[in-house]
Amino acid sequence: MQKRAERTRQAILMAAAEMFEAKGYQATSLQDIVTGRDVSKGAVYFHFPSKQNLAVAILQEQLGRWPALVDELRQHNQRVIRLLPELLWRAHAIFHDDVLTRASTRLACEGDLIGASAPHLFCGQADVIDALLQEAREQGDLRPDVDTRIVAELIVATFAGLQRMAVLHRTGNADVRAHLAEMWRWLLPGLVKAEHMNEVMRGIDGIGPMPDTGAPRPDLSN
Amino acid sequence: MQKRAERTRQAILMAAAEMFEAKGYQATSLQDIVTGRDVSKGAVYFHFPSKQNLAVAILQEQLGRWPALVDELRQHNQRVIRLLPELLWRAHAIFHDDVLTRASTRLACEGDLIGASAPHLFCGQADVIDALLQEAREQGDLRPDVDTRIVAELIVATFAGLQRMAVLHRTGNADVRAHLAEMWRWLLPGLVKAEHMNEVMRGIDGIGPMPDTGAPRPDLSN
Amino acid sequence: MQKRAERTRQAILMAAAEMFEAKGYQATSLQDIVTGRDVSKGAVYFHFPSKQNLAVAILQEQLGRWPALVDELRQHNQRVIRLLPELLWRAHAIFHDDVLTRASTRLACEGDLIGASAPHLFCGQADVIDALLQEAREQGDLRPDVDTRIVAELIVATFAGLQRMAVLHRTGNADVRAHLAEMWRWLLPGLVKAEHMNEVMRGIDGIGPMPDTGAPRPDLSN
Amino acid sequence: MQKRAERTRQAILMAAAEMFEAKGYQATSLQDIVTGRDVSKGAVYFHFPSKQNLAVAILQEQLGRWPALVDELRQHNQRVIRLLPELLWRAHAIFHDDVLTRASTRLACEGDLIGASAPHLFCGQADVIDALLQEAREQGDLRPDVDTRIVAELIVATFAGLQRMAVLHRTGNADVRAHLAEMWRWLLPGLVKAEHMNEVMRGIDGIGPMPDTGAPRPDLSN
DNA sequence: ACTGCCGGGACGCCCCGTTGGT
DNA sequence: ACCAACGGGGCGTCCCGGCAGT
Repeated sequence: MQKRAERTRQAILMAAAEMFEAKGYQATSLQDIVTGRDVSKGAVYFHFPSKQNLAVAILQEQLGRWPALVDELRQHNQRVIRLLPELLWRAHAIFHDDVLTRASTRLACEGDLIGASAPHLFCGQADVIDALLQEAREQGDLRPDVDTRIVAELIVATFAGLQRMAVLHRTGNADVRAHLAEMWRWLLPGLVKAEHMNEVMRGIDGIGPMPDTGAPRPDLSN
Repeated sequence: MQKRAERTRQAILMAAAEMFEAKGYQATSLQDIVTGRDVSKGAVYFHFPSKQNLAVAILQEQLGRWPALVDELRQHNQRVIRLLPELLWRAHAIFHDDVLTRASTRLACEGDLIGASAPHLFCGQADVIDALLQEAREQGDLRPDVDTRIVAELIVATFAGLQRMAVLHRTGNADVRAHLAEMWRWLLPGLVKAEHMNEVMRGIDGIGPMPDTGAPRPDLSN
Repeated sequence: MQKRAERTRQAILMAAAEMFEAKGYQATSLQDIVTGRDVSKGAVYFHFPSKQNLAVAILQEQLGRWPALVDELRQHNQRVIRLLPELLWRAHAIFHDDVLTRASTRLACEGDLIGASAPHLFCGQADVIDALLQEAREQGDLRPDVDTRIVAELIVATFAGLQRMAVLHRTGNADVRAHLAEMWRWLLPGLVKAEHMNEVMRGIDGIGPMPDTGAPRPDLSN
Repeated sequence: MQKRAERTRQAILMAAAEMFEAKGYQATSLQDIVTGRDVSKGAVYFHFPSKQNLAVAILQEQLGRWPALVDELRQHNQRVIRLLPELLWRAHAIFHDDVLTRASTRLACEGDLIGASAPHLFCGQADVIDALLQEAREQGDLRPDVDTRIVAELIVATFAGLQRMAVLHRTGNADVRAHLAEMWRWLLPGLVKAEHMNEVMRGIDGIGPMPDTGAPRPDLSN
């Protein structure tokens, strides 16, 4: 009976994700989650003590997927700096296909409503990207004046903001891809040492040719 | 008693903004809004037909502030490209000081919950920035290959994402300023024609000190 | 608008008493209270913050009635010892006619379910009777070895037990009257000094002639 | 595995009695009964078809104990009139020590919630006492004007009321013993023929010490 | 004219008593 | 003996209309 339980648990999780994504945490009622699907409120209560617990479970599931995704991508990219755009590309593709991912992005935005036990998804994502940037620095690809933490958080915030806006304005996913490409187009030259740009960028899909800024990076350090 | 009525209306709006910012639209009850302040539920329903209407009013109020802000900044910058970073800087400062601004950012994120009548705040902001970018292009400052709409939306999304993350993680505002600086650091070189960079950037920090910020402004003149 | 509110409050109290008497505190749902009567759950919520509060209000109302009842009876009996049987007689008659009284007796039995804020109705009744017995002692009618507190509690317990049994077994009220009469028949000789029995008992309705026990009271003091 | 089954059944019965006594029938959930003890809800439903059935089983178990108790006491008392005070004394001692007894007293009070199949414990107890009183009459000890049924019910009601009050007010058991003594003090002279009082009362305390009571027994020998 | 008391349904979450598959 | 699942409410309370006061 373990099998059936696990299947039910997943079904509940998916149903909840669907509604959370569509209506947010607060506006989603347990009734919304169960009606129209063959899950009962009793089953939900059995697997998850509370609605909050449901949201937390979704967030944690999603939190666990990022390291796995990085590991997978690492097998195809020895230079981590080339892995980064690919990571967000894949993340966006997953966002497009997977309800749970979309739901967790929204839930992460509403984390304060869920409670203290809600994991900080954005924090976790920033941690992953920060680590990758530091690795890239060790590999000698990063410009020396880059604050990896700030950049990582900036990327996460931009990504989250883009996803939310896309949903709000019902724009297609092609748009988000365009925005991401635009971001990388400007961001990468600021991250990667000028002498490595060419070899790093070679063959990265979807971003297109880098513009030749010519001018040096502006120094914004106060 | 027109005077008193207007004051009451504003008080209600502020009270609502406070709670909407803290708990979001759905989780905020009218009880939350009236308790602790000398407003009665009857007064709320006299001035606003519904809770949804309250949120819409807050969003519209905020929507109206952007053109005014742009107009004000335009008086100090003849080159609109120099106006842009200042705009977000000010927007962030306002975000820090004004409840209504913070509330409307959150409400804009939850726009789908409020209903179809909720104005698209992010759209409006993107419109403003898009217009400014096109104006910059007419002034000959913009690189020819820049898609102003995409960039405008990218900026808005990043800004919104940063604000939300700052609230979620309780980071101080200094952080958000660092993120914004980083964004401009890579964005501006990509937007402005290389040959104009120097003159565009010169003295961009001379507009005036940010309110309420102890730290010195980053030096954008490179 | 005060009038309507008070009327509504009383209607709610009566409706609640009716159900509490029939099904007890726990088994009575707010739905039970409102259905079939023209009270809405909103009205209940307005007047009483919670179901517990409802029960407490009923108990307190009843608690306040005993002193008034005693005062009334005092006007017809200068010897308080003669007042006592009359008191329970009236209490039983009220129990028969008044829903609120019947309900509060049941609620008092289930006081632990209601919570700590539930007043101890039985305690209050015992207090009243205890005070009367002490007064009777001061009037020289009581045997010297009577522990007024114990006797008072015994009377209250017997009264409550009889009422509950009558309800449980659907026996008519005539039965309870018979039980009460029997109780006084045996109890009074134990309370009143032998030399006052005749004058005290003269004309007390419903109890009938005292049996002549002849034998002295057994000494049960360990 | 008959042995294990019987042990489990008893464990469930005890667990249920514990909770029924503490919270009453309605307020006790099966979860309450199961948690903290090594019984599963499945086990409960294996042995008992329903929660109602559990309560009925407890009441019936208790109902069966009274005849056995009477039989036991009969071996030490040839005059049944001397047996009566001893019976309640023992009943109270058992009430003090045995959860099931305490639970069944409470359940009997809430009999209407359990359903029609709930045995009338108070009725049964009254039957037993009524029979004893009639036997005493046949033995020539009872006054001729005593209505045995009324007296029996009066005793049962008083006993039940005292037990409930003791629990509600958290008074010690010594108190209940004092109340019971008081009751017999006035009841016995009313029941027993005056000319037999002395011999009936003599040595009534010789039956044996009460279990678990530090205080000495009251001296019932006039 | 405007405020506020009072009342009205409608769910939301929790959880409860209970039954199938093993 | 039991894990898993099932619907069905319970209480709290929420968002909102009508009148009655001022």
